[in-house]
Amino acid sequence: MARRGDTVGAGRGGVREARRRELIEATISSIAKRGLSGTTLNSVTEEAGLSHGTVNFHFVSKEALYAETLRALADEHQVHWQGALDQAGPDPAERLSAVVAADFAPAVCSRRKVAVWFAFWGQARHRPTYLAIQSAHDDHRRERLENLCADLAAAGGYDEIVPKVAARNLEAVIDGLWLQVLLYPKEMKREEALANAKAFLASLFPRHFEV
Amino acid sequence: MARRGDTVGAGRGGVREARRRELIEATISSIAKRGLSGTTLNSVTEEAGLSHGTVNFHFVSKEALYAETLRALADEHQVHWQGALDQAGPDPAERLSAVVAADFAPAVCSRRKVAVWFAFWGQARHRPTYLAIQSAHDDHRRERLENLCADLAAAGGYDEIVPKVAARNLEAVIDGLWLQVLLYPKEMKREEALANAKAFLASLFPRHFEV
DNA sequence: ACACATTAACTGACTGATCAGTCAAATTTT
DNA sequence: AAAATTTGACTGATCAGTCAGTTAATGTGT
Repeated sequence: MARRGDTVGAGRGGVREARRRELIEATISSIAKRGLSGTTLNSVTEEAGLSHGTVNFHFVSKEALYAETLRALADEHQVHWQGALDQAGPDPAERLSAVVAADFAPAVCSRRKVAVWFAFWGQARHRPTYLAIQSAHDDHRRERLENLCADLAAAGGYDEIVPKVAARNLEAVIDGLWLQVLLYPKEMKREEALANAKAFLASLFPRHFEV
Repeated sequence: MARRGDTVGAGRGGVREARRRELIEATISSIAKRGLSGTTLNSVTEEAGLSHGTVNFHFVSKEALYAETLRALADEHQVHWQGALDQAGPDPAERLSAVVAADFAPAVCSRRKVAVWFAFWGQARHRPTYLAIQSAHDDHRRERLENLCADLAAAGGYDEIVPKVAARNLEAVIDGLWLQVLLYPKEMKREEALANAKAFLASLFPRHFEV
């Protein structure tokens, strides 16, 4: 369990933001451990080593804390795959491969994180705030994936590929493999999930990915 | 809102079981409308047109009602795709196509039902009961899908196909497309999701499915 | 440097609301 | 009339949010 001083640092300016991060991390841990409906302000503050009242000092409400938690998760994910894309070369196949690999990296595809994604997906329909955050994240990503698929299809002469369909199926495979990692960690480990996703790319673009 | 008499029928023998079905259906409706954490015994009984106490007469607890709801959902799904498989011909490609089509049929792929699936997936990790029900359902299905993929790969001369990988990716694509149907019903309607899933089959087995 | 004032951050007991489960009584069915 | 089913008020527990009071950090005057 995290203790108070961990991220407080010199304690001058960034205390407020640091404490907010702590609470968000504690929220992720609590949701991962107990699920959304098992998470309470007490479970979060216990995880953070803080007192109940602190949450309402740093966040206007429990729902606001949850929304910011989802936003932090989405931002982290976005930075992660975007960074992988920036580091990849210009080759469309390499770039697609980099994005997929990023999605199954330990920092992103841990059961802890995936559990939180699914917790929010189970509620997104009923919380416009969650849906808005999720939409913004997905829209951007969908566009990039579609462009990557279009680039590779054009460069590789895959006339039969419809980029929009390919991109949505790629996203679907990734989300679906995340679910298998979450529910059946024994049968579907991260590395195997990545291999499965690569196999999907190979079936789409057989001349550019090993089977 | 459902009214009492709807499914009570002659009211002699099967009243008890009929009332249980009503409560399960009401639970599905409530979870679909309000999410798992927004669902209470009151929201369920209001949906069913019954009183609070009835739930604990027919089910030992709220959790038991939820577990039976998941079981009913899983059973219904299983009967549905198994039935489609039974009606399909002997051709492996046709059989695969039938299973996929069944997964995107209105009775199964409604937002109402999909919302409940995701609600339970978000909690499965923390409720051994949910996980056990889900596991039994998935194990059986996974085995059948794997056999179908193996049959088609052998019959169609797809040496590069690994049935286990193909089956898990197929399941992943289906679950992932369900998520898109749930979150973005405007952009991903049932029919389009089915077309996407068929496109996935076509990329796996290009000589047996139209692109 | 030092004492003191002002602000920021935090605490935890308290409140009203809501929840799941109970149960004696009412109602309906056999 | 006997049994099965349903009702809804009640209970104890738990929850999110509040707030008066405490502690720590910063600023200010001398």
